[in-house]
Amino acid sequence: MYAGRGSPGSLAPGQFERIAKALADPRRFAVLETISDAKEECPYQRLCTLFPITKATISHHLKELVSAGLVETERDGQYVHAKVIPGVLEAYTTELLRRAGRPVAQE
Amino acid sequence: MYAGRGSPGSLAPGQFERIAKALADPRRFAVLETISDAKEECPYQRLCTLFPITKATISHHLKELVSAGLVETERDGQYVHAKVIPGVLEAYTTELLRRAGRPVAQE
DNA sequence: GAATCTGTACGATGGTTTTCTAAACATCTG
DNA sequence: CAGATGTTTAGAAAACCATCGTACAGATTC
Repeated sequence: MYAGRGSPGSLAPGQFERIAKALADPRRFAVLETISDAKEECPYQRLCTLFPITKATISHHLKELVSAGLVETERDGQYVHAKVIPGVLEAYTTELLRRAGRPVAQE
Repeated sequence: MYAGRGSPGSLAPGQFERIAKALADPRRFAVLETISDAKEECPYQRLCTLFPITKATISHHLKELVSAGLVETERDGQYVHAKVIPGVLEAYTTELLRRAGRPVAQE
């Protein structure tokens, strides 16, 4: 499962596209939001109780988020926790504006 | 064709999701990039020559970008030009970080 | 070791989306 | 108006994706 962590503040090859896709599905984004809202780490089980989808689907979304390099999972015995990798989303928005942003026109 | 222009700097209801989807397809994003690179406006015809897809598909992608409120088209006689609506992408990234961003942890 | 709990991998399915071809629509020129 | 050029729409095919059920693997408990 290649997430592709480049140098801090930058994105690995292909990561930009993977992030864009990961953010595109509303449910998956809501999962990311939930993980992000958690103070430290977010238990997998909590995600399962919060969303009306099966654990298999949660696992699938989590995999996509990890593959995009946005989230990292950690195993604690039987349990799995997820947390947001800091700075990646910022790097994505920076790259997004760099590629498709225009200097704001003055009237 | 509802694009949903809210107050400046903010996004209309549903626009956040439409933008995320519009950005998710690599080809469509490349089209957006091309429009953004143009000094003032980008002719539809140029998009058709630059990408190895049919004009019908270009038209479709353009429609999605307009529907997301990222791009605006203007008819000049037979010709159509596209240009990026300034500030929308910035509003998107701001909202994105607000919803899923974490304050960068200090060591 | 067996039973149980937690999470993942696999295959199937229904819905969405990218893309095409062909036709329609629009605009200009003679 | 007729033809030529430029853009959009309609319909269909193919690829993609979210979701599910089930089966499996690892850890805990009895």
